[in-house]
Amino acid sequence: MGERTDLVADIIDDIRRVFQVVNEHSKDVERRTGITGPQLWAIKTIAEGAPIMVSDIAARMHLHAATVVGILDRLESRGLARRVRSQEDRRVVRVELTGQGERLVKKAPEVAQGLLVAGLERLHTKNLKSIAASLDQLVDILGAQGIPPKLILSPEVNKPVRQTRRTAK
Amino acid sequence: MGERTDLVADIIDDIRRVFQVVNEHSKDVERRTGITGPQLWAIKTIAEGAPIMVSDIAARMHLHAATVVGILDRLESRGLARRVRSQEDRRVVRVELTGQGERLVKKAPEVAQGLLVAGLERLHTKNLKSIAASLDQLVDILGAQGIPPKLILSPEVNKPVRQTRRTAK
DNA sequence: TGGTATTAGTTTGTACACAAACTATTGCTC
DNA sequence: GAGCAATAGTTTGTGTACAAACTAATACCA
Repeated sequence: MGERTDLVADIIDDIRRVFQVVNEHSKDVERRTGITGPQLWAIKTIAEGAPIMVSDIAARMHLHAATVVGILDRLESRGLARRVRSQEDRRVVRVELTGQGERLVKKAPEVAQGLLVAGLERLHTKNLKSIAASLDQLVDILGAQGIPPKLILSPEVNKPVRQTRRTAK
Repeated sequence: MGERTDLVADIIDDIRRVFQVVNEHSKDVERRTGITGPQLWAIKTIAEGAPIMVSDIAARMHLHAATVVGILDRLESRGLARRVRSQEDRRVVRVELTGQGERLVKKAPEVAQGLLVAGLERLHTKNLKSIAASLDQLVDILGAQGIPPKLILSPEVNKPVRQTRRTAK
């Protein structure tokens, strides 16, 4: 039972390391740009889809709308983004970047994923396949099939799919 | 550039899925036990080391002491844990579980990792080796060598190692 | 057309998570 | 043994993150 247990422990440790590096990188971004990781992510999301609805930002970032409202408040108070109430449908708010916001997004570093992408692209195709297969197995184990995929990397395919919330009351 | 790009995107997606499943599981724990994932994790950490110092809890959970203080406040107000000021060194606070806390820890589900561990242990050794190798590559890419590993799974080896903090002032 | 359901966004309340500042205590040094 | 450094824990302030309740506007439908 020794070798197998060690392997399992190694795998868990590796996963935790990946988590931590992504978090560390986020703090690094904050030191370099003055805004936080989520804020930068939001700015990049806005830049890609402007003018974009609040709920679309939430969907693309896989966040709750209430969370996005807070992030937008802070971006707006820093003069990086701007909310514009739609005239056709007055429930809708469209978000766009200010000139300052656009300048920042141009010279800002990559979001956490960029780090991974850059590193992976340097590997051989054979390696990539093996890594992809391994992660697929992890995902299978976790029964994560129903989880919404995608993110920034694939601009299409980005539905919410998260209505499966119920209360325990 | 097509196939490689797709592979990279798949890998990133898988990583995000693993993140999400761990988070979902944490919410599931909350629905079933009434306490949050971090609180349950803290309780298990206390159960393993009681009576245990606040700073030791922080080290084992890789959290900031200030964060642990908040979690302990909530555990204490729910009658699950108890703070005892040490008599030998009056700076020290030792934390232990109440009877209710001990009952809860006995019948509580596994922390997020448990889910992964259980699934991995069902795989063949060959598979485990391949997954471990793939994750090692990811960790290499991220340059995560210096990151402190470990967690609950290996009771030994659990030093803080996080003094590399500096301000960006 | 009047009423109900749905949708978009916001507000409120709770829980992390961390840095920095602060208090109390202990250790160390001259 | 007085004074300063180090240590343990807490407090304060900021920023996520989400559920639930709420407001305003639009859509649907009988």
